[in-house]
Amino acid sequence: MPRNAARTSRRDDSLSRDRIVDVAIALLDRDGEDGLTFRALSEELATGAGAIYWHVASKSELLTAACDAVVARTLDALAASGEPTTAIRTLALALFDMIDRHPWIGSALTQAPGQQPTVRILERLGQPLLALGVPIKRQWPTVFALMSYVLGVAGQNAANAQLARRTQGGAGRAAFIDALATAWSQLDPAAWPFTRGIAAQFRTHDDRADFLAGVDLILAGIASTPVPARGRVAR
Amino acid sequence: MPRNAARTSRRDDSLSRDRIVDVAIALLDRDGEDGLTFRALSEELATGAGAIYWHVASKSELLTAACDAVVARTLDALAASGEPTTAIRTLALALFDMIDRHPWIGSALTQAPGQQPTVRILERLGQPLLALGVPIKRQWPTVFALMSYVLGVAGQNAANAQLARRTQGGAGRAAFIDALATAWSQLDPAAWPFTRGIAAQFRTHDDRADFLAGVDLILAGIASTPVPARGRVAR
DNA sequence: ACCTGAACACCGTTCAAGT
DNA sequence: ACCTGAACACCGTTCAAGT
Repeated sequence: MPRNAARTSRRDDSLSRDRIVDVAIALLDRDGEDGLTFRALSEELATGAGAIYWHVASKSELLTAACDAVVARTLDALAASGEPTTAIRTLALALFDMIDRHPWIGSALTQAPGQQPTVRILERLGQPLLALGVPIKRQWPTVFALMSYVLGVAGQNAANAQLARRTQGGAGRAAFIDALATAWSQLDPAAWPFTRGIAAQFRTHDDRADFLAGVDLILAGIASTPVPARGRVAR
Repeated sequence: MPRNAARTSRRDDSLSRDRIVDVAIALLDRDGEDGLTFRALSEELATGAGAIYWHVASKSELLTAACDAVVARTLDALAASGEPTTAIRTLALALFDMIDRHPWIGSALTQAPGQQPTVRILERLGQPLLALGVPIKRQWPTVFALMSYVLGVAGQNAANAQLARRTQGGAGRAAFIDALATAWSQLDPAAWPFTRGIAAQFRTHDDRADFLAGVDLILAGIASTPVPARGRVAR
């Protein structure tokens, strides 16, 4: 789906920033973060490295641009639902799934704080907070907590999946979780009471459900925080 | 403070895994993530790259070892405080400050999920949850949410600080925040109502305080969640 | 204005050869 | 058992030279 491409020229194979970004996304999706290389890019685009540098300032700029393109598409595809709490949950899940599908986005977002992609997410997470009546003084800390949690968990989840794919022969995530759970279940309960205790629960946990449970935890915290909120948090 | 060093040999300059890790930490602290190089390491240790590879399997293993050493020291230095909520807040702040002092730890932790350093943190965050009476079925999702938030925010904060240090001539974090706040304040309120609205608050925000506010949000959520909790989260 | 592709200054990792 | 250091297969980025 060439959304922005082919504006001035009809030919699809002319070199343009949009086309470079699209190919970059394809490479990142196929070969992971290490797959984005100016040499691979040159080959795929049938040109030299210098040609790419004419359209793009650096690799990190290209990575941010690729990230922003995917984030923008994901948010655009998301209908604005009515109830604020539902809107936040839906948005959180959409971001989780987006990062699960494009694992490189997790670290790309971390490397570009305050840039376009982050601001897009901030805005969409923030609007429902206005509807919830979060007072002005608490708006920034609240979105920040929410966004940090969402991007932190989703990024960690994606990193896990990638590591599982690399370390195991192909047994993948299930085997990775199982190996960890087994290791934890064999820890000394005197030294590691908590980790030893959750090993069994961990073995059968559901990433997406736990992610959403954390979102609900934060939403519950927002709901239980008194509106004036000048001093410490109550309860 | 050579804690583990000089066990078998009295000489401090003999090549050992511990000494390699210590020098790696020093390089990471001084020159950032890119500063850890087998060439820089060789020079500092007055040896060849091959010698280091005899003690250490790969760069990523070395990074994880360096990360674990700092995490272990930080947690060891932390007295176990009584009240569970206080313990979690104290621990969270200690981790925040640790990552602020060693910014490379943020991404190192992400790259080694389920490894030693992560388990150490899991255990210490989890023990107070037992004291709070969080039921077994909710223990994993709850620590996971807490840990993801803490490491996510702290890592993001460190990445911000590093980026501010790189992009600005030396004006640093304050100028970086100011530039962002100014950019946000000039956004179109029709398209970016939320981001536009928080620009002023953002300009004068306090990273550490906001971080702690998020921890309190999650703690409030834990406190307000009913103990049985079989279905959806109430409220 | 836009593209080419060789060249530069780096990387992590390996490995024959030493002691 | 442990160390040396050259060599290998890569990187991102630059830049004279082309069209």
